Amino acid sequence: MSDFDKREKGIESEHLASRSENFAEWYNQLVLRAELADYAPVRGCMVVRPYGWALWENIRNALDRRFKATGHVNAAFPLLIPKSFMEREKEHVEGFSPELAVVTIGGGEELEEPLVIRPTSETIIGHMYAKWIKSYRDLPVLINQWNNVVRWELRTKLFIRTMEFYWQEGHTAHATEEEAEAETLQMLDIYADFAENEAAIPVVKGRKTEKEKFAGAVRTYTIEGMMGDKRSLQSATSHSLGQNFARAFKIQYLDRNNILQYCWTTSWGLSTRFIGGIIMVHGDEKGLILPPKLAPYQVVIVPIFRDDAEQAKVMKAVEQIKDLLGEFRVHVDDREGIRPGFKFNDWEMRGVPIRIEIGPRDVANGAITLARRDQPGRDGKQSVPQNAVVPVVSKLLEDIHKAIYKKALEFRKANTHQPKDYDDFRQIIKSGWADAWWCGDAECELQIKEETKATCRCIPLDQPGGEGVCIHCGRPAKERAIFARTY
RNA sequence: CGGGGUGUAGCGCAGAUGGAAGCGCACCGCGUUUGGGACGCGGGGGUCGGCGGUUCAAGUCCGCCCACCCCGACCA
Repeated sequence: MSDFDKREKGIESEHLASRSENFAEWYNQLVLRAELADYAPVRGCMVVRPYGWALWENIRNALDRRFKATGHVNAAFPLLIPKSFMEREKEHVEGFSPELAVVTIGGGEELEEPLVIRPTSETIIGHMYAKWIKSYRDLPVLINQWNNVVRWELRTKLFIRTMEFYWQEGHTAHATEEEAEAETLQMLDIYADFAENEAAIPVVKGRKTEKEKFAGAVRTYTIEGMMGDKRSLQSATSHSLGQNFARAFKIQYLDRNNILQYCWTTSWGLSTRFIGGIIMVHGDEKGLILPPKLAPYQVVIVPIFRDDAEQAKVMKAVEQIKDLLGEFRVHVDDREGIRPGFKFNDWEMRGVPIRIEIGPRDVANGAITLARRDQPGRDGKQSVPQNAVVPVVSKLLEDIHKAIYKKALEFRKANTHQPKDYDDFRQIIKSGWADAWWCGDAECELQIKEETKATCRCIPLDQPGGEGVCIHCGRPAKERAIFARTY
């Protein structure tokens, strides 16, 4: 292996692969080295390690709070679903059949009816809703579940697309179409609010095309984010299911006039894929940059000392500072036998927003040295008096959130272009997003994909108005759409 | 499923023509170090992917199988 290859792969080197030169390799190494996840023995499956799971727990809490505040409750539906359930909704079965894992043997006996491991739970929840819902007085039903699902993916990537992944799936049933649509859009807003205000990831809210929508949905809405390599990531989706599943599973209620009606249902989900988004939006050459509100550790303290006497003094100050910062998630790196310089690099790689260094010099000055992750190296360091540490940390976490959000938004703006013609479009799509008038025709979309590898990521809800001509076929177009290469 | 590639220590790899299984990193111990990725000395660790064959002798040669990776196809 050449020296170049070694550098490229980050082998025998304390340095990560280069983000700017080899984004995909940088991503893989970072997930493994930051101990977010590891490969499982089964191809395409991952083990989420404690640091990654802590991040997921914070994501979960931030979302769950929002779900509860809007009247949703949590429940748990089973992992195994009768195979026949998957076959009741025509588009659903066509969409999911190729990626189902099926259990055919149980207790050593061939099963009379095979069971599928849920790829999503519309069917089993539809079945239960049919049992539970009788009257308009039972509506709406607003249930969410935090669980795992399995889809037999052929090409996988840690967090971004794994065969098994963790997510939440909300499933609601309503009396009217308007109410269901309002719910779908409300949840889309919640995802966007979460992405921007918790994860510091700017997103575009939009509608999916017929080709890209969820199998069985009437309409799919999405939030799309631009990753550091300018590709697009579908970061969460919210579906208006119309009466498709209600008809397939007989989810019916008697209305005020004693007339039997089908419900209108929705479903919406956000998965561990979002962690991949956080990595790819904020990370830099030195590693992760975790958004302060979701970071497992918001502050890491690195003690510095040479001998026992210094250690005693320094550790006393460390404990005091840790106590002062009780309202934050603080970790003291007391690993022995590792020098401070190594720890600095290690925690920068792992994306902790704020690092506090406390050594003999700081103790003597009644101060601490504070470094912000979004400004790596010595540039982001400042000395802070011990009695000012709480307000400074509090403000800095907020500042870092704003700074990384702004950086991500500016990056997206700088790499989103409005093509003047199709040649221009083809150039843009190679490295960025194209925002263009589009006719909405499925055949037109397919041709664009074949010619450029780009797909329609969404038709943004926020439209400029007016009309133009389709960037590809030249026919009249009423809406603008985002086209990009995607994960 | 098509095309290509790789299986040797936890990870990354070397082992021409068959002849005592090695290197770097990681790990353990001791010592010196510690404010931006430390060093010395000592040590532990192997079904050489599996099965079969050729041979006095196989990591190395032959056959079959298995697994994984990359590129396509596919990916609500």
